Amino acid sequence: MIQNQSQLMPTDAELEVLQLLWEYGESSVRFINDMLNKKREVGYTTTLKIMQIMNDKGLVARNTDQKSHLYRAVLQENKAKTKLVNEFISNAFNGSAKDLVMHALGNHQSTQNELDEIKALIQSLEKKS
Amino acid sequence: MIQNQSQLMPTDAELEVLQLLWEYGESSVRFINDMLNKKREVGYTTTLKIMQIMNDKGLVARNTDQKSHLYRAVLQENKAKTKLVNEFISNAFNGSAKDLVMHALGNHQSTQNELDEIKALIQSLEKKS
DNA sequence: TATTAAATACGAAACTTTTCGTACAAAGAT
DNA sequence: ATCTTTGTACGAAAAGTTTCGTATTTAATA
Repeated sequence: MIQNQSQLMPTDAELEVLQLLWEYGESSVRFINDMLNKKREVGYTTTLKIMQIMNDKGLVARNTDQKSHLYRAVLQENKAKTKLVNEFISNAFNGSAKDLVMHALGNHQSTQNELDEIKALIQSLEKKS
Repeated sequence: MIQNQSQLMPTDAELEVLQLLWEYGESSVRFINDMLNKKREVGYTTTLKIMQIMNDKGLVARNTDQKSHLYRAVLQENKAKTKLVNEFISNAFNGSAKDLVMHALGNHQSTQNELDEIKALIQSLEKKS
């Protein structure tokens, strides 16, 4: 039986690992731990355990052919982030994407290029309707 | 000494309470618990405890004049949500507000009115530069 | 091949968050 | 005035997350 993992939200530590896997692709625990340690001190077995748990949860898959296992994210970055955003919108903004966007744009420095991209997206959304 | 509470992020349960306090204003534990129970089952003392903890943390303040204490959110909705969004952007989107916005708009149904509001905000941001 | 280095497995401690039981106090009803 | 209802206080259990120590296995190297 294929388990439905769609409910499983990554924890904060798990999300840190996922971001690295998305950025660098299939990676060893050693590599991920080294990257994490550029930002904060984490023990190797801590990282290992997190990634093993992620494997149990189905957040990552791993190749165990070599001694050093290679892990990869199961969900694509886009899909995973969409889920995170949806969850966040529902938890903190009562389901209103607009409210989230207003907050996000109102309090961050966005370049003109970024604003242009957003405008283009809005235009394409408007064409659909 | 006035403590700096700016780092304290509300937990999920605390955020649920805050949303109700923002929506309905100063409220009793009984009221908040009744509202929470419209969505899911929560024991009264559970809600009480959460709100007492929030009081200890400084997330809410309370008026204890009456037998039934009245709680109110300390941070304004806007400021609190801005913090939450900033934290989220930094945790999940590497600091890029644009990426968050693209995900939020791309996967939610927004009405034309909402899109118009966002366009207006973008325009006002563009004028500033 | 024996020793060392590097990896995994796994249990459990440490922490955080959520939930609830119990004791007690205050107010209202009979 | 007593009884019942409704509230707060608080400790601790339950659940979830993060961290790490130790045992064991695998591979490299002397």
